[in-house]
Amino acid sequence: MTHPAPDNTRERLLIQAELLFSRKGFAAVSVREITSAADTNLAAVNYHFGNKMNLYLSVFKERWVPRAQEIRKFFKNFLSGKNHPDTSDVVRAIATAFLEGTMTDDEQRCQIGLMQRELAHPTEAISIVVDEVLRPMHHDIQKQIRPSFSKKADLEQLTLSIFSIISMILYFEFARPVVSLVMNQEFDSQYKSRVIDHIVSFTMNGINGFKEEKTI
Amino acid sequence: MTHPAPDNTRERLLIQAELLFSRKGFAAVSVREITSAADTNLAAVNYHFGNKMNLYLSVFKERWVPRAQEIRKFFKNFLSGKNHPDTSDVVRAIATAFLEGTMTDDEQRCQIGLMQRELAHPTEAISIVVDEVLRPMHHDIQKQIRPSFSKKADLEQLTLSIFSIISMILYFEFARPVVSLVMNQEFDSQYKSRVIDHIVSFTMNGINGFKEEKTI
DNA sequence: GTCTATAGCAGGATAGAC
DNA sequence: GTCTATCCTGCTATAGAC
Repeated sequence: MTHPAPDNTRERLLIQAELLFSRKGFAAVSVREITSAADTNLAAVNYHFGNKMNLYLSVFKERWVPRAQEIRKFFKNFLSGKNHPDTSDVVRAIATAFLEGTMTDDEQRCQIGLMQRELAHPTEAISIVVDEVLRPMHHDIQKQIRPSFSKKADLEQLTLSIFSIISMILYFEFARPVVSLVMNQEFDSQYKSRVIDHIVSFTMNGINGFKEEKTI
Repeated sequence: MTHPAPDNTRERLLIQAELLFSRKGFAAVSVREITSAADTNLAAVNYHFGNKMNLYLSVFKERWVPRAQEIRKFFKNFLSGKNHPDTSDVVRAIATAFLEGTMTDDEQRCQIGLMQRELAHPTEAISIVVDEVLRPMHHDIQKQIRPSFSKKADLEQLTLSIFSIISMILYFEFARPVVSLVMNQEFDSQYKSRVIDHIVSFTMNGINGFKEEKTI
């Protein structure tokens, strides 16, 4: 639609499919919708991808995973400046990489939306998501945080904590309209940085962190 | 299927519709699937509910909301024993009400699944969810926790913290298979109580809470 | 590689018998 | 209230012209 439409049909299909799948889910999007958004004909999906499900999987393989790698790279670069990053640096790096990385707002909503959908309703794509991105990222993060943790027995709790951070990132970005509804408050352009600050504070000190910090 | 099938067709439709919608989402479930699971005929949905979307909304009005009220009641009862519950009591009450309340495992997955789906892809039902449940619950929780918060300026952070707690509850229950995949570990029957403990600790002290508590 | 045309089927909804 | 039979739309997928 508002895209500068590359002349490659296959690429246009992937772009539009990603957008539509992330917004409505696999079942709610028709091939007709995709092909007409990509400004091509109905048969194009089957020619280039065989069938609808394979197009969906290709979206993950060819667009979602590469962008996730960018996020991972951003995360590493974000920390590379510091010699001995502490836990709060790492947490901020995660949240920032996801929410204020190299992506545009639309790309980011796409990325998080597809991930959230797969978590909520796994298809074959879930193994791609877990194997190529989630598990490696968990290892990256563990490596960075673990020095601050003494005992090996804490490993499970560290992992659960990483999941907690991810859950907040996914939730705040995706449930943004609902957060607005409940709080009776519009969220402006600074929403993301406020959310990042919240996630970092909450992760570092829990709900008690705010009282203390604010009264300093 | 495995249900003791009440003789009321309308009720059976609601039960099966809720199960299927929560598992696959609105678009992925067909009316035929619902009516055959409810062991009735294709026309029944249109006779009792007019159309498919209205059945979906009725699931929220007649099954989801009442159960959410039960959760709310459980939450209040859980706290009524204590005269001056502290924040950690309140957090445990929330997590326990959602994850170990009066519902069976299936009902609970249903409940959380439908909510997660609405958050991820709002339909008309989202206003029911927010107006009848989310916002009132937020007020309940705020009333309980706020005494520990001094300044009014902290109200927004308190609200965001409540959302953080909810995000973890939704995420850990719903993404359970993914958590297992990433951790390379099966989760037994104690999963829920471990998750509750994690959420309470994390909420109270953030990621740092574990180090301290464990070394005592 | 791109497109039109269409097969073949599953979907939601309805009419009307009982 | 319940059911069967059916309408018709929209779907995925394919065949075959260009």
